[in-house]
Amino acid sequence: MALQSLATTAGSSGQPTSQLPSTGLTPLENEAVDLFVGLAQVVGLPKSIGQIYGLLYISAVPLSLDDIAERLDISKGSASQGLKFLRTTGAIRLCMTNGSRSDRYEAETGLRALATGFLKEQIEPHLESGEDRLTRLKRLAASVPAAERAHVAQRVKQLENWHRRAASLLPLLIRFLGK
Amino acid sequence: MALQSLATTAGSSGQPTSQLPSTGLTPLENEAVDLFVGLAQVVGLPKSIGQIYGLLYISAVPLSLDDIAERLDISKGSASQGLKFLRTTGAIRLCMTNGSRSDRYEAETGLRALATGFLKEQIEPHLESGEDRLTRLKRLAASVPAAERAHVAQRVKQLENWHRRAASLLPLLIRFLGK
DNA sequence: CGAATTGTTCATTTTTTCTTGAACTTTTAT
DNA sequence: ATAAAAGTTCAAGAAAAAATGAACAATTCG
Repeated sequence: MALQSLATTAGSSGQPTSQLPSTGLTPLENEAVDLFVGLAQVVGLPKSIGQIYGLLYISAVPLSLDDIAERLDISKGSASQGLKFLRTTGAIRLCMTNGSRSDRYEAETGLRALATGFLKEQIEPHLESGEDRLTRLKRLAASVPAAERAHVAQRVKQLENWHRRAASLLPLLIRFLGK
Repeated sequence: MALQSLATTAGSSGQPTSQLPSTGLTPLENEAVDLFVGLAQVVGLPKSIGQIYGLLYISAVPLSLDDIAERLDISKGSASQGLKFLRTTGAIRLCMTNGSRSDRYEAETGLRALATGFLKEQIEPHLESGEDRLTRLKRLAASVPAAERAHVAQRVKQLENWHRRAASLLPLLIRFLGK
């Protein structure tokens, strides 16, 4: 809440008042950040992205790039890239802010939005390229020695099966997470 | 070794005519291996594991550790570790083989078995540790300044929600893939 | 037994991925 | 306009992950 007014008066006395230590994290923030760092690792994203999202997730107020870099003690470069990723993925949103010079972000917390962004960005492309691969595989399978032909045909068919299922799973997943 | 005796007819003409070139991969095998390497990367497993599984998946006959290392041109160390992982994960099985001195493996191709092994080994542990993290977070949330209390409480509740859903998703997933 | 073959382990090296920081561009305030 | 602040980019460095290979252990055959 007490965010805007700070900017104009902050010039001289420089004491970080109570709730927003200008540097370092509170124990609660730390725990939240750790939790999301773990989650990031599970889904194969860099640590810094987990940190940033975790901090935004638990923060009661929107934070700027500089806030984030400073509190997490990461470089502006990392913060910028991380925020970009989270933005394009739909995991955070820029919030209109009145009176501040910097952009401020807040976490998007709808599980559906998060999952959709992630699946669309990280999984779907692979499913598509998988399709090409399957086509090529099928072509190669045609000219295989007779002894193996039946076996290979079976495997290729199975792969097509898997692919179909995976493709149909995506929307189901989103629906499940969406309710 | 077994492969060499098969190769007795292949000596003369320029091409490796036999179906099991003792080294290198056929185009089909190559394509299959690539496909699974891609898949491995999607789910965050090392390339070598994708290679090994891919080769076993497409192979009409069970292969030994040495076969695999040689044909994929990877070290025995990698092959051993990769096979171990695939074994404990249930993605391949050791097949009883009469007459050969070495262990031979074949791919487990039931999607359900594969997915179960993967989820149980790679996801479940994180869900469990997530539980601990949530507990700690809840504890810390209790002693937060009044101004933020409501917000933090909401977020923690939401996280519990997510966790519950993720946990209930696992069996559903397995069921979906199992049919 | 003991020689040969097969398989594992793990310290080291290689490869890949992430982060940094400084130069650069864009935006805002005066 | 121009100075300061905010944000981006990317080459280079740091860190993390994976592969190697050689020493070791286990098994099999004679």
